[in-house]
Amino acid sequence: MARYLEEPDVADIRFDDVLNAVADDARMRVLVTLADGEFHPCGPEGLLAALHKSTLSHHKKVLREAGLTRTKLEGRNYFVCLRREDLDARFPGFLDAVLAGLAEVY
Amino acid sequence: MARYLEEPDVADIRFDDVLNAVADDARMRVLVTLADGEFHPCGPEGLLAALHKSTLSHHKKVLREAGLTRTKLEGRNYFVCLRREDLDARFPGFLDAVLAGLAEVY
DNA sequence: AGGAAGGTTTGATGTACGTCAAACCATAAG
DNA sequence: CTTATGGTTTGACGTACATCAAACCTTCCT
Repeated sequence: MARYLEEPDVADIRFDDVLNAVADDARMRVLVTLADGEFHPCGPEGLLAALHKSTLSHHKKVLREAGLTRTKLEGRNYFVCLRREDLDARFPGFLDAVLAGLAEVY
Repeated sequence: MARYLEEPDVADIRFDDVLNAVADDARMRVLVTLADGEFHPCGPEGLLAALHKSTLSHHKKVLREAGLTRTKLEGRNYFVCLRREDLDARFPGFLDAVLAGLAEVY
């Protein structure tokens, strides 16, 4: 029914990858949207707000491969969410601090 | 006696600038070195380990202008330290989480 | 005053990467 | 089966930036 795109195992998430993934304007905005922890659709009503669709696809890939997000595929619809628990387990306090900091900017 | 190079006021530190400053390999290594909170010399025995001197100078500037570090000038010797208290006040938990994450990588 | 030493600044170079467009793939709908 | 739709992939393009070299600026030392 629902497939999950490939993502790194919790233990394999590298902190420098995470930092590099977070340090981009467009991806910061995506993270702010995902802050509630829920799955979000990727269409024009979801994450695809001011981003070109292939650009968004690129950023989704970067975030997912860095271990920040999880992508679910239902039919031909994609949904993305934060890997909250995994990130908290691996880098305690980091995600909360980032989301709090980002909330102030965006 | 000792001058301090210009740095942003605490309230003016922007989170996106901080993230961008942190998201660089060389600067991550500098931060790890500064993790103890003390002032560190910039010479070949200090921060200038595997970096060209002008490259280090550039990174020091980026970190300082982002609000992450403070640079003290004594005579012709420069010393750099983390702005721990300022960062903790502005973005609670962020610095600790970053340093913890970096400690694992480097 | 005249070097020499510690760093900065400027400029040039290469490369990594964010963006867009077009082709492509899979699923859903008729 | 055919077509349309949601999103990915590939490729091209531009720009931002990390790096190095060389010139420069201060301060220290004699």
